[in-house]
Amino acid sequence: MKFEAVTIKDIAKALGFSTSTVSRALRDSYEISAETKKIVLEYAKEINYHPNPIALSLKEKRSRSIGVLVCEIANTFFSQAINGIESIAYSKGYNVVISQSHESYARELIDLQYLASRSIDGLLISVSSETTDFSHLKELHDRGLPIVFFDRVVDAITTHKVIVDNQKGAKNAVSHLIEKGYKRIAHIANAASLSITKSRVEGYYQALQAHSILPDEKLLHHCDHGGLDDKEIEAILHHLLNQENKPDAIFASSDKITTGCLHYFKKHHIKVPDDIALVGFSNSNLTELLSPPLTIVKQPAFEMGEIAMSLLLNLIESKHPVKDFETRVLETELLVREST
Amino acid sequence: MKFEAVTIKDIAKALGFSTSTVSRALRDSYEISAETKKIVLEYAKEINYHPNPIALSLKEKRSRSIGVLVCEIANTFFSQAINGIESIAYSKGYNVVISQSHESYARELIDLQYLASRSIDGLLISVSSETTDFSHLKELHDRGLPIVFFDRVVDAITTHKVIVDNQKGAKNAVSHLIEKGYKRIAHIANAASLSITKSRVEGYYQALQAHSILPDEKLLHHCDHGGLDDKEIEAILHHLLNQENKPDAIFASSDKITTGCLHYFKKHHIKVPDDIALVGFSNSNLTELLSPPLTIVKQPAFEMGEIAMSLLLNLIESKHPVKDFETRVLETELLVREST
DNA sequence: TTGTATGCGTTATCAG
DNA sequence: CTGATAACGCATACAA
Repeated sequence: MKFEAVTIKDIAKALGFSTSTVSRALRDSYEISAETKKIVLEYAKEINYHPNPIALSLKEKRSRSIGVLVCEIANTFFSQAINGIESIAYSKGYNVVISQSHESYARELIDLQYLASRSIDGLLISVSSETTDFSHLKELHDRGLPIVFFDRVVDAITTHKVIVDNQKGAKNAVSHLIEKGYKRIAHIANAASLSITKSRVEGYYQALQAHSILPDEKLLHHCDHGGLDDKEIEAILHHLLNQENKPDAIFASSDKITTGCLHYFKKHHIKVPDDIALVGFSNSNLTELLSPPLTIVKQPAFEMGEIAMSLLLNLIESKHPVKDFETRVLETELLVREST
Repeated sequence: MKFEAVTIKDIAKALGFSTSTVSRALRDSYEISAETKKIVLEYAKEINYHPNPIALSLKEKRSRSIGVLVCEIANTFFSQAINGIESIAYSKGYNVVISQSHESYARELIDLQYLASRSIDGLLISVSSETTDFSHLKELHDRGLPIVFFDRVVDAITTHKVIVDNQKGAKNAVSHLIEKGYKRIAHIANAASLSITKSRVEGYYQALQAHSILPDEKLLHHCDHGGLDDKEIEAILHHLLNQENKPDAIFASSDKITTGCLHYFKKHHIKVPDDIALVGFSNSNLTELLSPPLTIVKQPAFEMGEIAMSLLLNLIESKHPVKDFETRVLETELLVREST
């Protein structure tokens, strides 16, 4: 037989105790004599006993595993966030089950259904860019599943959230461009439905306003599929760069969009920042290797993961229904990298 | 109560059947009348019944989840491989539990212990660079846990393996350098204990030999911690570049080492390829954005993940003990990117 | 201090 | 065709 599990029963039989005695001895219960405990514990160690977590889950009605749903783990921001999640989960004895939506609403639905049916104790989610209907999440939440949102949150659902100050991050990035002398700054934003997109667009407008620049709606474009499809960014850039009164700088709203722009520029022999300037969100450590190195907005991804996981554990392990939900707002970092 | 699960019992009670009838109806058993089936199925759908996978796991002695143990998910190669693993696992109704060793042997031990205690049905692993003692894996394997190695394999354990032709990949990379006219080619290799390292070093030597270049042991260095620590690569480069008879090119044995070199060069104002040439393993799509773009050895990571997962499923679901183990060898790709 | 019985949700076996 | 019962591994209320 595969993986022939040693059970409490085996120990009980071998030692002539009842299963309950063994169970209690292993759990170090106060009602078991020191001697019995010693015998049981030693034997358990000897035959390499490990409690069956599945039986435990069935009994305790919890699996000690949490679900994480993001769009792409191959995205630096998310893999760093997952590292943060994992580090906390791990130290608390929780299992992390990762799923990817690949920015697809349909996939998100299936993943969620799947995770829920796997009896996860809680969910960490950053919604897909296609998602505009949140009833699936709402239903899970109403049914009592602890949920913490991070990065891409859902305002309509009241629970803990972990985000960065996207508005400020965007404002700083655009202000930086303005202060460098750029005047016509385009913004290639993420899907319009995302919470982060709205804040970043808001920050973009604030920066313009603060410097008395009139916004031009021709300079704002959305990547509704999150730029996962290269064509999407290409089309936008093609449009932007072939209109009269071209932009002299671009603010890119995500890692994917930032690198998408760079690929486009490379292909069309457009020089940054001589032909056009570029500042964007990114968590990759490769951007500084570019020449000239790119100024980027970086998010504290690992920390966001840690905080989200901690908050989720609070929800899961709190005895009473939680009423006071908090939204943690962290700061982005503008990494200014001038060409030398 | 949280997540008040609908059970077979609830259905039975509501409909006035026994639990066994309901169970059989849901499983579409032949011994249930069409009418009963219809009633049960409709009601089940109505109240959104989903079988409890934990109860099933306990009964069937399998969890329908597999463990994946890699060093870093933030490494492009591994996140791509995981995508491949996930795509197959997903389509077969398997859950993927991901753990990271962060190149630490101690951490690998703990992770493994953890995964095993979570009753995974199988394991996909690429061992950490610190791991030289494989008895922990051997024990799990002997106890019957299906294991498939990918990328960093363990020769001493007989099971399915998925790798690339590292020797050929390395040979091609180094030959490319030689054909470009470089003569003193250093090799910064990964931890000496890794299977991939040995093959790549072998390929390096083969290329030299094929072009009648005498190997110089001063030009071969190992990153024993996989380059996770930047200092490691820095020290090696410092040593390499400050010896008499400096190398004119470097062959880097991993993504981490390749980008580590680039960071070092950047910091010390060393130009590639004018001051020194560089070719290395990498799966990142950002390397082509560098100027000049880097020539790299790319691995079919996604495909490796798919194949590894398929092989693991064969092991898990085969009725009879498998005897014929195979080692799938895929081809690397040398992406030559000349400066323009 | 230890043992017995029960239940978590499901399916398999055996009776009707 | 359908129902009662046992079992998976564990913890615990209740007995002794």
